[in-house]
Amino acid sequence: MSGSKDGKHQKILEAAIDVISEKGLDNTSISDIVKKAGVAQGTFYLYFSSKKALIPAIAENLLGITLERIKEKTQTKEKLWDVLEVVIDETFHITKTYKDVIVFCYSGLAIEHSMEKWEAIYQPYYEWLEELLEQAKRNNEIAADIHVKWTARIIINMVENASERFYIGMEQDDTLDGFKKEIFSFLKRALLKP
Amino acid sequence: MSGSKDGKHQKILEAAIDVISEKGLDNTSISDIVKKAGVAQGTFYLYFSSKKALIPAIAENLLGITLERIKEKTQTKEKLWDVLEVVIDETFHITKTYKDVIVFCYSGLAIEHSMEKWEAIYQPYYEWLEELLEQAKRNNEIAADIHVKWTARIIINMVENASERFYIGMEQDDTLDGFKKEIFSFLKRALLKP
Amino acid sequence: MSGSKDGKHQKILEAAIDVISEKGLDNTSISDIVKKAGVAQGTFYLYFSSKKALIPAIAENLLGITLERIKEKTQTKEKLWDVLEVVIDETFHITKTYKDVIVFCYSGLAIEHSMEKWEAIYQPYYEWLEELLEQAKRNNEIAADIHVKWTARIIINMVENASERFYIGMEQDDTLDGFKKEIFSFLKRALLKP
Amino acid sequence: MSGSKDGKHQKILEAAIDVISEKGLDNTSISDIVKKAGVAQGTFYLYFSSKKALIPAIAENLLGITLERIKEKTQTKEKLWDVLEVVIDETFHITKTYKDVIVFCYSGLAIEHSMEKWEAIYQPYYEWLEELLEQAKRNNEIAADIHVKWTARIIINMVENASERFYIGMEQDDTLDGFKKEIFSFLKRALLKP
DNA sequence: AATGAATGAGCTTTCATTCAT
DNA sequence: AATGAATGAAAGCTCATTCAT
Repeated sequence: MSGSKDGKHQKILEAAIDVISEKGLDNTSISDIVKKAGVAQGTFYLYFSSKKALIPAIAENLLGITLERIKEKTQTKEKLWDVLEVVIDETFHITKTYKDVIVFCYSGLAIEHSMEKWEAIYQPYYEWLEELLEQAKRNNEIAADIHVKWTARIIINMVENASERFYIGMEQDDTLDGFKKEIFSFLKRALLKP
Repeated sequence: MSGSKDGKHQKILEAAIDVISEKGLDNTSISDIVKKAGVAQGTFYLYFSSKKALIPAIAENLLGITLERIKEKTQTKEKLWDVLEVVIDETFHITKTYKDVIVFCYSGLAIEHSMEKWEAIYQPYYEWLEELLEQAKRNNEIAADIHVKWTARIIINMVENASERFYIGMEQDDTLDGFKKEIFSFLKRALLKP
Repeated sequence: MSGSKDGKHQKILEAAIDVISEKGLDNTSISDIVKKAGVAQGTFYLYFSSKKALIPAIAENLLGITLERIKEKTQTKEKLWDVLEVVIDETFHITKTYKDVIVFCYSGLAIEHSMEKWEAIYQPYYEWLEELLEQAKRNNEIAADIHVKWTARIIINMVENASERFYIGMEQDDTLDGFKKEIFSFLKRALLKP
Repeated sequence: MSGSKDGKHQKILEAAIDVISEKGLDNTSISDIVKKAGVAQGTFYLYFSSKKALIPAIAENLLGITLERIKEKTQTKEKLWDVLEVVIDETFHITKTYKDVIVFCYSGLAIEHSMEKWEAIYQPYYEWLEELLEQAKRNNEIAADIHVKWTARIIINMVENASERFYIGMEQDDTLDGFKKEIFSFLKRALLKP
């Protein structure tokens, strides 16, 4: 198909996400990945220069999915608050599904000092939210003295981090809705024009 | 007591922090650590059951230092806002100093599915802030409908996460004060009784 | 004919010599060679049955060039001593240009226990010198008790080996002439009718 | 015993020489060597930093043995010619025993561009022969215009090279004495005061 | 004849851990 | 308690070779 990335590349990527989700990065060998992907050991290196090269590829893939979903679900939303609710929902959803991979991506990128890549990957996400905040500012939805660039980052990171802590910290699932609501209120108060 | 902990235990811990700060966890071998600590290879295993056992020990150590410093500097502070400023300052400070170790602790704990330990380690920090929030609530400093337990976690994690992103993302150092102020304003608005 | 050999065959051979000169045999992959030669991976195997099959081919090629040049330059020489000077000059010249390849050919052939090939390759060179020595004997230029077959080999190998050591051992280039002269004198004394 | 090198180091070295003699360097894995030596895989790396580090160690070992034997057998010899006969005999002997290892050492060192090491290893051998040639010069045994330093190298290399070619080229063994005699005559004529 | 993606065996090397001293 | 030589499993990666196109 048109949009579909090269078959083997995508297969390996997905296998990697799967296996790492299960076993963690350190316990995942290339051998595990290729076995799952159904390709030969050497084939991995035709598509990724090394094991480390997986990390940004996975991160990009996951964030791409997330952002796509968020954009799709917010197309009809007019109010910033509705958008934020979607952001929270989707972030929690993707975090639940891929919690291990997300943590390993974050730490993997951080550890390898390739944080610029991380920033580059998040750029479109940040920009999308910055744009929304600008709009909300113009509409007098949010306080005028908010620094849009920083606030966009604060919000995105905060929601992401909170969801990671929630799922990775094995919080009881029945507290989920309360927690999400609290985050929403927190954000709303933090942004709202007094 | 102050210098209480057994000399070798502490030596190894500090050496580990040092070496991991420099080289990252994956590139740090027990051999590196013991060399730096000036003890024999086998000695490591007299104090830590395995390499993985280092991670919570280091995390506890670092958070202990942070919390101690924060408590010390906030003893005289009466207003929640002053306390929060100290929290932000100290978090950024400790993150700057130990950024690599912090990331690796976080991911290390997460990856090994030993997140309960993480929660246990943070417990005193959370409790301390919960207590402060309760007080502030009673004093009508902050909104009455705030869920203290969750909010404590949200704040601590948010500040920590923001500082990590700041330093690891290699943001220009001259934006530091602006960024910290923005975080403070963000938090203040989020908590303030409207 | 001159450029006779099939284009691709020759291209691969030359690429191989080039790359191996630069990187050494062990660090040279078929992939490197075909890239340099501008042909596909599989094409290599249309012309050479294996990587090892390169070695005698390269050796033959190089010795062929050397011998051709020597014969050309000695056509007009009548005295054995003049011929020997050319042999020394040309051997040093070719060794300088292809030192790494020469060593690897020698060792490569030796290691693979295909030394018969080596002998076969050198056969024309040996025979050519044997013939000259016979002549010189008949002309009373050299001692009568010299064993022509062995001496031919001794001379050729000695000059070759000396030049290898010279260039590979990174001797100062300004000692070159002195060294060549010493070899010449050595040989002359060794052969000269007393 | 006293002079005996550290047990494991020597064991590994000897095993390496053995296995490489049989299979050649490229076909010899560390695994083969340690199996033969009766030590663990990792133990190899306690004594040699890498596979390549074996080469100079082996070369030194072999040349050490050779030189020791030559010195021993020439203690009572007064005439240079007698010494040269021993040199020829011993060189052929050691070459016969270790032909494959010798070739791989030579090429290995050459290939790795560590020819300085080669020179360093040969230094004592060269010096020993230089001294003898000086003496012979003073005694009017050999021509006065001989350049001692170069000639020592020419002789040693020539004899070595000839013996390699002889054994590696699988010459008939019954020609051995004739060939050695021819080398001796060749050398004698090359050196003798006319 | 020519291609080059795919293969997978096999290598070197690392390093957490053990244990005799 | 302390040592550090020895272990050996396990991993990442390479690359000669094949084969469907």
